[in-house]
Amino acid sequence: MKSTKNTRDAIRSTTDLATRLHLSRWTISRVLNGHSGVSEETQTRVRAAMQELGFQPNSLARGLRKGTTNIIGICLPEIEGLYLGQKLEFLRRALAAEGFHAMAAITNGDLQEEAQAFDRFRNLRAAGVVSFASQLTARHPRVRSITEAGIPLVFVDPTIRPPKGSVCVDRSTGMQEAVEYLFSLGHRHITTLGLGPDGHYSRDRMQGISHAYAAHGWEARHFVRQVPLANEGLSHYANGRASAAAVWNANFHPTAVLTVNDRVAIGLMDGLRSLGVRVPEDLSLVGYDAMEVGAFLSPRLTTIDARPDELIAAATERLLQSIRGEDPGAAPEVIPTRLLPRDSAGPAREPEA
Amino acid sequence: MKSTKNTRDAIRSTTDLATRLHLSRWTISRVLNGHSGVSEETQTRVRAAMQELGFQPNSLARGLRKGTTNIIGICLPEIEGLYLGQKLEFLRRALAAEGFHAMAAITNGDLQEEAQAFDRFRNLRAAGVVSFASQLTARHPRVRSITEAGIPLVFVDPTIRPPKGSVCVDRSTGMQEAVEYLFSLGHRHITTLGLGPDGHYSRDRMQGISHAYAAHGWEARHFVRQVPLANEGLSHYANGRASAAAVWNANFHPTAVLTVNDRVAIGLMDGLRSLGVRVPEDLSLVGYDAMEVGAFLSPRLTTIDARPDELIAAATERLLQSIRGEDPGAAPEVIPTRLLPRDSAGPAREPEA
DNA sequence: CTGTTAGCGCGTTCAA
DNA sequence: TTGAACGCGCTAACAG
Repeated sequence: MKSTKNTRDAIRSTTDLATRLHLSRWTISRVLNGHSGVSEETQTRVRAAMQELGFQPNSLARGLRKGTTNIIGICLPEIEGLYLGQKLEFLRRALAAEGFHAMAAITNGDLQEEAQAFDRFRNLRAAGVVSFASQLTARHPRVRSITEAGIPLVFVDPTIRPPKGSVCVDRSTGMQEAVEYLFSLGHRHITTLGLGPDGHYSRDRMQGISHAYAAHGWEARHFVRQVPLANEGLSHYANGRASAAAVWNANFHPTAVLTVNDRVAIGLMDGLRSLGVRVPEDLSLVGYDAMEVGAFLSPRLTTIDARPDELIAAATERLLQSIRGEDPGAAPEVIPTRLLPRDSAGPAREPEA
Repeated sequence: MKSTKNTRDAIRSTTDLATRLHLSRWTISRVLNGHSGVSEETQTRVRAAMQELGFQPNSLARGLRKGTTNIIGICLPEIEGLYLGQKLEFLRRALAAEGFHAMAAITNGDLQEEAQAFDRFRNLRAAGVVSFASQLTARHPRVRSITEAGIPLVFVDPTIRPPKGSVCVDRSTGMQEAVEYLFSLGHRHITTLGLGPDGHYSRDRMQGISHAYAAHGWEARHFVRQVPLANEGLSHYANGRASAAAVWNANFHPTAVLTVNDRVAIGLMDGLRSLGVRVPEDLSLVGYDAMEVGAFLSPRLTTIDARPDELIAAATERLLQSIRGEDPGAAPEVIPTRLLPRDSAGPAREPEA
């Protein structure tokens, strides 16, 4: 007695809908899956009824039977300060156009959390997975189980050496460009803030800096000093502020600073202000990420745009290709950054040799 | 031949695991669901094997059979500028402790998207739904279908009049407090930026302002002027900047401005700077949301903290109560805000009557 | 073009 | 304490 012919009853299954329309439930199923063998008229009738009654076939049963769902898993490390954040809408829209639904898991930048999210997406028979700033290597068991299950996987700007099928930011060239720009303003002695020797992100960026010096026949280590963030427990802003004294160091005379990101740069600007150091007259500052707020500060923050729109567009394209069974190729796709010259970087304090 | 006794075969189902352990699959099921009737020894043996083999029962089949999953649906309007963003981790952690998994849908602030997300969560037999800054009324068909399906639903700071089971920000009292603070600094003529007559948020805040004036026996409309945002197409920052001229209006002499949020306030500060208007000497500024960056500007932004931590803690508590079958009560829970006096609001330009 | 049968992996109910 | 039948809602394959 779970379904009756009563018109007012809720429609909960294809069976209900079928009896309601005086069809067999297999006909409904065929319409649902776009199979041939149903008359045009019946099709439109079924579709109209589905629309009108707001009927949606049970995703759980569907996924169980088909072995795949229309869910696309998105792994996000954090939700605030994510430079890709607002561009995610592009991904969502593109996926929706193909009938997929994006479901995000926030991993708090934790490797274990990310691995668990991968596992859940596999368990849910997701149609694909996109992981942002991933910490998982291709050899990680959870990554393997995703790929072994045949689920397309795209890494966007992974924090480790990019596994195959990644879309990456060209940090190296971006930094080289920034340093060239500083050279053109007469700078030579540069301090980096927050770019440690560890991690893929930092290494790539330090490499770009070295390249810039090398292109002029100089050795970077004679002109560049690395200052680590003051305290890992603090926020990026607070860390930037707390590092002002270390950056403005009497033993080393930088005329410019390259920071790990805009938040650190903004905090540093505040710290320098307290110290009476003027930006850019005394010290030039270059951020990274092109946060919107940077354009509304005084001075307006010179920064590097990591092109989140391009990154996400490329990732979307790759994912959809994989889902369609096309091979997007294993080589990581590298997206160039763009320098945004504004006011926080200016001519060097004094001409240098 | 879908499962063999071969030890090296992948374990994909309870049947596989059962044959592997020389048990019946119903015993596995009982362990999985914590039912009695399985010896301690067998239980530990099963659990150990599950751990070791990384076996997870198929969520789809489980949900299909039980009529509910361990997914908690989270509706988020946007991902950038969300003042609750970083506190979401608290929710995730609390849910995980109870065995639930948060899955977020980004709705882009769109009513249709939110309704669809509700529908998908219902279709997936989510164990609960939390919607942030919702635009859906309790009478919306998709909301009804969620509640009729018996799925606990909590609205956090809805943009409309709070449906039952909401957790809200006390905007009215918050604004009253802010205005009182401005009074204490000698201000009387205030301009609001971005607080229109439309919308629940704005109305509550305007009401709080009126209350503050009324408490002193004044009529707000004689002292308060509302300036709308310049252009809905722009970002909040850009809108704030573009509104500087309208705020600094020769026909009205505000000594203080209350903005709809910190982003608008930061943009406005920039616009005022271009106009040669000093903050706070010429004009005091109060933001809203307590974005972290506000504390690193010059001047440091005086703002109102909407207590996202408290909000989310309350929402989490309510959701878990509902899931446990307890009734958290229908009355909206109202969380007080907190004024953060910093440097962008100072004494009024000149003593006023 | 339409109806039938089988089974996806699991949990509940009843029997042993 | 353990085993077996049944069905959740759907789709693939096969009959008619």
